[in-house]
Amino acid sequence: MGRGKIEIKRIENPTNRQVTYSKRRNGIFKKAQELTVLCDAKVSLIMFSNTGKFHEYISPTTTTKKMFDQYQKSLGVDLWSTHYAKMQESYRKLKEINNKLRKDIRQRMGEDLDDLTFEELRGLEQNMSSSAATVRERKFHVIKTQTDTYKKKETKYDDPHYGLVDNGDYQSAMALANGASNLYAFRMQQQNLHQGTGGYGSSDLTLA
Amino acid sequence: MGRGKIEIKRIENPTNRQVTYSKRRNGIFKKAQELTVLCDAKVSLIMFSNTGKFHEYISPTTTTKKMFDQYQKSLGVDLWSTHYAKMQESYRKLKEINNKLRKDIRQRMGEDLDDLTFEELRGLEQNMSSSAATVRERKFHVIKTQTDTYKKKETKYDDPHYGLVDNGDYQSAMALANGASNLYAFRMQQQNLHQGTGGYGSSDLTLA
DNA sequence: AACTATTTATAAGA
DNA sequence: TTCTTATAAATAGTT
Repeated sequence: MGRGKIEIKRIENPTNRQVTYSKRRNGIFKKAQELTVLCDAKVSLIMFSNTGKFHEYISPTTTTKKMFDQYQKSLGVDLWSTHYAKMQESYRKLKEINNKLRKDIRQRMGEDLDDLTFEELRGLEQNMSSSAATVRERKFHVIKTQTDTYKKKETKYDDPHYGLVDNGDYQSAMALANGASNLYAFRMQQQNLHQGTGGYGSSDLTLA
Repeated sequence: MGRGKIEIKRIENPTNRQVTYSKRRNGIFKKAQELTVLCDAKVSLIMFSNTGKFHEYISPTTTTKKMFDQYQKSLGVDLWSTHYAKMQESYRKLKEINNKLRKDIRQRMGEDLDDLTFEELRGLEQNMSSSAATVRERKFHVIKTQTDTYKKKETKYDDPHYGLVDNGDYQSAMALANGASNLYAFRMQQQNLHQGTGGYGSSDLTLA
């Protein structure tokens, strides 16, 4: 219906496409409005152009929300609450696992042991001891590697003081290796973890 | 556009109204489809006749739910999608914490230690050792309590065999206390944990 | 459901 | 964007 007949296929020229979109959008809105009045119907018309611009027509006798509610009723589906429920369930399960993980960690820190049977305690202790041995080995590996690097640098720069400042004191590092109380680094890690925890425990979602 | 011009007002004759509704409905659906193709747009068209009959057109490139989501986003209204997004974010954070907890446990089992500095390893080892001591103490406490109970029952029933069957063998229990390899109970716990893990890692929610 | 005279929408151009 | 206008498309009234 114009100067020439057109094929119904995507208009490649963006300007043309935009112009046509604008004209036909007005056309279809007018049709929707006429249908509403002539036939006493309810119409919801929502469109997004390919550039993401949004336009809508809604019959004056209703609202978009009502239309979608009615839409769902007609199809017998409840799109959103289904999604909601699924996500809720996943969230709940994830939290449950989370709690198990926390409990496991607490037990590995010597807390919350009252529920464990003798067998479980025995297994836990054994696992912790052998794991501690692994950590110890790794620790020695790391300090050895550090020392090697330090020695190399010391040789390279031929200035022990320079090396000391940059790489720390190997003697005192070795002294620390089996020393008393410097849990600082590790405790920081734990603390961060618990901060995260508090944040979640309290922001439990309620579903409208 | 017909044999005569009509006023845009409610058609009072129900038959006429129904016929016009049917004709114009086809017309507007065709327009919607053409707009979709020509302009690469997304269109949602939902209508209810005055008799409650439902019809819809939706662009093939989208879904009604997506359109409604986008609609709400465009208007910045909060019917439920904002809430949904919040939940999504909470879910994401919870998963993140979960991963941290897992890593912590892995490290407490002597795995995944490569990223740790010497200081962290030192702290971890120390924590694990002292925690292991706590577990060991608890273990001895439990076995002692068990033994006391056993002794009481033995006295009460005055029948050692009965007591043995019900409460286990104290001698062998004590033998096990520092014994070799019976991590069964603890490993079961870990296994369950990991099953849960797999279930969640793979069912990552994608929102349609 | 077809038909068709008319009205309406719109493609192309300005 | 908006207006113009030749032409295509939609449809009101009829059969």
